[in-house]
Amino acid sequence: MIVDDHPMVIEGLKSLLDDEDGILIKDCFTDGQSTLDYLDANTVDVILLDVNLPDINGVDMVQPILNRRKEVKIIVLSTYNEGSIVSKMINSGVKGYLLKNVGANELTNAIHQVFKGGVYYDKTIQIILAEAAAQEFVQLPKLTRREKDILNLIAAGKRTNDIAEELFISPLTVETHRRNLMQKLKVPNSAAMVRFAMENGLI
Amino acid sequence: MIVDDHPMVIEGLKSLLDDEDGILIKDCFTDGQSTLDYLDANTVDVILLDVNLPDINGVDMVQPILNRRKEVKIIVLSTYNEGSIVSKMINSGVKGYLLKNVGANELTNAIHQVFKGGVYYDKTIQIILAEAAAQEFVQLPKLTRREKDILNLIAAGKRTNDIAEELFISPLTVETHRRNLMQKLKVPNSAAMVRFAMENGLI
DNA sequence: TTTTTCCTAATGGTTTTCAAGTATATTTTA
DNA sequence: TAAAATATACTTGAAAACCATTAGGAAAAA
Repeated sequence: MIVDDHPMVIEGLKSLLDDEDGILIKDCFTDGQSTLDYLDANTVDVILLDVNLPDINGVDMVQPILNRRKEVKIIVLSTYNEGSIVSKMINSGVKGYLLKNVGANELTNAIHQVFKGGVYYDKTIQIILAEAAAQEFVQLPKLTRREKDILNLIAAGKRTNDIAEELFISPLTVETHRRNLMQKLKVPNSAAMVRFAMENGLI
Repeated sequence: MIVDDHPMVIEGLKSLLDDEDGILIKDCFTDGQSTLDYLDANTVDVILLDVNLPDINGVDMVQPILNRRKEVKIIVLSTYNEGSIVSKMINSGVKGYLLKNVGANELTNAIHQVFKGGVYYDKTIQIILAEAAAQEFVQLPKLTRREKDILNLIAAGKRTNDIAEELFISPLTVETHRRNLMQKLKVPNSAAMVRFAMENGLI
């Protein structure tokens, strides 16, 4: 089964796989819900699953699929720029991971290997996984609710007194939070903090 | 001609266009340079051009193509999430703009229309263009080289004295630049400036 | 229920930024 | 080459941010 919201990608996969012995394309879908509906009544051996579906996020597709048909092997198709979700995907139980610039050979290899019970990860994916493992060490300190509030207000350019007024607390308290924030994030001042926060998705 | 770094997309386009009267796929390429090399010696009527090529950015492909063969019509293929480049593309002289979730009908329509000398922009693209036009009013003030230097150092968390030392200028000068920056960007302090700069791609 | 974390607030400093105006050499550009 | 823009530097004050430390009560976790 092929699931991808781009008809042209589906066509491409079809023609890449058409002449291949042992591979038959049973059905294709362009969104998540109809895929799940189909799996309520039918099953397949292997699913080629795009991560960018219009309705349901790729990561959130894996469990629902496996809940319905735990025997199906999922091969994820994505592009380079989605490194952050790779490890989530792998952990959620997908058996293969390919980039969309894959050639016909690698594609059929992956399908056969996964069908036989193995796994297949693209070379690039393996590098991304290694990097993710390395980054895991440098995990972000977690901020409290109040700290996030204040971080946002600082990033909005508010001054301590403005923030205090807005939150109905003492300016001294705001200062305390600000100092704790800078300590936690290991930055020397607010400007650096805003940058760090934006780079790390805290804002 | 089709230019896309994903073989499966090329295959998909081929099979979508194969049976179409009046359309013949002369050649396909998966990177920018070989496309340009080909156009040195050959020409085509219409190019379907992906914006995500491994070597040359899609925007930077348009002019080199038109310099070689000013008669070719370029139809750009992209995904939703690349809105920022749409207006650049349109202005650079492409004749069509499609999203990759295009169906066979729209695709052939676009090709025929463009070949006849017209233009064809996806509905979604027209919305993006309208938004871009609205934003054009709020155009960024341009910063001088030195101001950019100092903006970067501020965003890195450096203090005025550090910056002065690093650039071998007086701290007073740095303060002047800082003041001009805040005035130009209409922000009340450094934290807001960093945020603004990051949101607007100045950093 | 005890322990820990979080939010709150204070004291008392020092340093840095922000504001507004002025001024001169040096590049750029028209 | 003349005019405009840019980079440089200074003065003077006020405002705000930053630093270190302590501490009580509330809320959440063990």
